[in-house]
Amino acid sequence: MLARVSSTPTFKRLPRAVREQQMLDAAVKVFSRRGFHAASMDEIADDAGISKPMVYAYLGTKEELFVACLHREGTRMMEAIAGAAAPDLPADERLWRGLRAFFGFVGAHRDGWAVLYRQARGSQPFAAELATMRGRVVEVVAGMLDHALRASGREVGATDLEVVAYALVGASESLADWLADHPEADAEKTATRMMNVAWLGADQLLRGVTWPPLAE
Amino acid sequence: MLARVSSTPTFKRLPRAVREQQMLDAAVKVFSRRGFHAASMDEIADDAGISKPMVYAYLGTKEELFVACLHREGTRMMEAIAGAAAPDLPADERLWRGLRAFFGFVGAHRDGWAVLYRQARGSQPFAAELATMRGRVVEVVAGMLDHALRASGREVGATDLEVVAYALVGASESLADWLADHPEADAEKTATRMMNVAWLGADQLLRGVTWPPLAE
DNA sequence: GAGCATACCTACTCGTGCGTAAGGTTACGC
DNA sequence: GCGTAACCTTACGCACGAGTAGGTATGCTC
Repeated sequence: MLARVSSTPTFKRLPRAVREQQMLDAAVKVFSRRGFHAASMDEIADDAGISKPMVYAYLGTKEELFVACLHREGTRMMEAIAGAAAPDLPADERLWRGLRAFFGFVGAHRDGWAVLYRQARGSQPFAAELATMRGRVVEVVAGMLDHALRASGREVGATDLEVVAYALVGASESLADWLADHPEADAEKTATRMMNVAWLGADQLLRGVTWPPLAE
Repeated sequence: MLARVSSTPTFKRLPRAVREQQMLDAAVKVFSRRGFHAASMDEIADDAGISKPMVYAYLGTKEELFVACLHREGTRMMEAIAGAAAPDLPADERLWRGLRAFFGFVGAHRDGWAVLYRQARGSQPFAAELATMRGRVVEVVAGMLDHALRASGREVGATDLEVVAYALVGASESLADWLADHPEADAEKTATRMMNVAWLGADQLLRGVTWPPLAE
């Protein structure tokens, strides 16, 4: 105990805000590797270079800690996307910039994405938080489609729009996942591929073209 | 103890195969509701109308049990899809039938889908098993696209094909998820919507049309 | 350089839930 | 009608990990 103190070159004493970020960094890392339940508070504390009671003192229980991670990563992502897609651009340009920002973010924050997408999905308490975020994205995409539709004088039911938007968001998430698993892959290129699938398909739909059976 | 035996109208003694299915049914149900870790073996045993040691005797540890669930549900799903999409039909017809079968399956087995898709994704040990299944689907879809491409005299890199296939599969999964959360939604209609997005987009790509920047 | 707040630690308690040991009961062949 | 094997039970051991109690060092203010 005394030995420990003397052998260590005096511990850094850091202000709360800094330590909180370190803890969150560690938490995101561990949660993404192990998953929510398999991750232990001990490992997180250890990884942050701090002891467990500090984590409890600053960030609260394990669930609260996870929500804090979710929140930080989610906010970062949404900001990255929102900052890129200015609302007064043409629809395809907005979509393109949004996708670029999105894949760029995932490529740069693979751990954060893993927490957001893979972990939060399963467990009830967090699914809600995540669903809200995703809902906002879907809404934006649906709004974009609707805008483009009206501009070309056509109209479609709200549910249809939502479902198409959902499909596009889902495809993007899936590719993001693919990107996270392929370190050699390029975010920009992935975004281009997604853009091709999304926009060309959406564009056809916007023109009123549908696939033969059950035009609906 | 004796009271218990006499008060119960003699327990049904069932053959192993039957009990195993009951256990798997219960396990899928509980896993889907609670998630892998939150689910307890006690609850599963209880729900199956059997005691815990029986579960261990027949299906092994919790992980093994989960894998068994994954395997059964996965196999059922793959069979449903494979049975619907005969390989000698035109590409769009195959895609359409595959999608119908897929969404039909999800609509009818929401619990199974929840286990497959939401739970297995997060935790390392199962992700591999799941990735294999998904990989097979992606391969089939990519094969379909490739076939259609060659038929129209064009050619595309293998990675590009895979990525597009991945996006389509991801979009379908996402819509399946949406379907699972909206009990009032119709599987057939959802399949049609997906078909529209997928096929029209894919069709454009197959024709060599690409979105302006970075035609690549 | 005393006092106080804040950062930080070691070392516990205690619930929860996996997996098992040891024994009871029913069917079925001979 | 009796053994034996498969079915099924209650009741426990034990590890692991969330969360806490209580104490120590450090810097800041006056």
